[in-house]
Parts: sequence; C-alpha cells; structure tokens
Amino acid sequence: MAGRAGGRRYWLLKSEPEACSFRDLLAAPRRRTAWDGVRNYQARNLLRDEVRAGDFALFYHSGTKLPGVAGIARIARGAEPDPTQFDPDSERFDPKSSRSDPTWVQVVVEAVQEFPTFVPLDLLRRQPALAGMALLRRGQRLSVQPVTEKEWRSILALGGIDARRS
DNA sequence: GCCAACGTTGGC
DNA sequence: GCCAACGTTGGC
Repeated sequence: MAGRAGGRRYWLLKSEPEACSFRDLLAAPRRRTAWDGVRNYQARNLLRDEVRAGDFALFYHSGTKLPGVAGIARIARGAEPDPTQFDPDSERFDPKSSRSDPTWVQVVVEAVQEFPTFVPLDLLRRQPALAGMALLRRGQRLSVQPVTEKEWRSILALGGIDARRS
C-alpha cells in the first residue's frame, strides 16, 4: 500500500541531473520547476489521478554515473497540461495531442531539503527494509513511483535527515 | 487481437 | 557501449 499517512503521500520522482539536478532545483526561482516531459501512460495516470499538491517526493537522479536520491521535494502544484506537448520545437512535442484534450500532464515540484548525505542506488539495494521497493525491482522504468511511509523514513535516515522533524 | 520490430530507459 | 526490460507501433 502506497502510503497516505495523515493525508500525506510520498513519491519518488526521477530526474536526469544533466537536465535538472537537485542543486539545479534549489537554485531555481522559488526553488521550483515544472516536472514535465512525461510520455508514459502509467506515469501520466499517477500524476493526473494520485499526485497532489502538498505531497512529498524523493528526488532521484537517474541516467547518471551515480544514481540515487539527492533530496526531498514537495509537489507545489498538482497536474496541469504539459505545455511541451504542444510545442513543435520541443523534443517532447506530441502531434497527436490537442489543447482541447491534452494527453500529457506535468506537476510543479519545489525543493525542500538536500540530503546531507547522498543516498546512492547501491546503498538502497543493500537495505533489507527496502527489499520490496518499486524502484529496486528489475526493469523498473517508471519515472514517478509511490513510496511507502516506511520506505520514506528509512531513506530519509540514510540521507541524514531526522524523519521526526520532517 | 496477435506479435515482431523498433525505440527508450537506465543500470552497469 | 552494452544490454535487459518494457512500451509502442503497425502489419496482418
């Protein structure tokens, strides 16, 4: 069961640090950026139907030499149409989508706190408590994934954050 | 509706 | 750069 504890839900969002690292997010205006470009229906459905403003997320670096969790973000705005789908100049342009019935959505994420200690993927794999985590399953490619409250707390602890205070 | 071909993701 | 996993496409 993906955690909704006291109304708060947890997610893991993947980002290629070359495109947007957690530090980039911290440096962005209002520490926010549109988390756009999702072109997978399962991920789209989660963003559209499950992810809510106020939810928290692990900000995960993928497609890089040292994949892992870099920090905590929160969802600043829930799903809205992803403008890149309408932009013919965008790599993410989708000619099949229309403004009257947009196919793809984005959310806006806001940096909360960088982990004092970066938590690399191989460390996550070595945690017995995280054995069932979606991220660690073979062939898992979803760019947005639910995180249970238990997983959330373990990973914050690994990152050097006292979960009782966040 | 099946399924082979192809493209993408993403760890290694 | 390799390759496993998985999603999408398109012929039939």
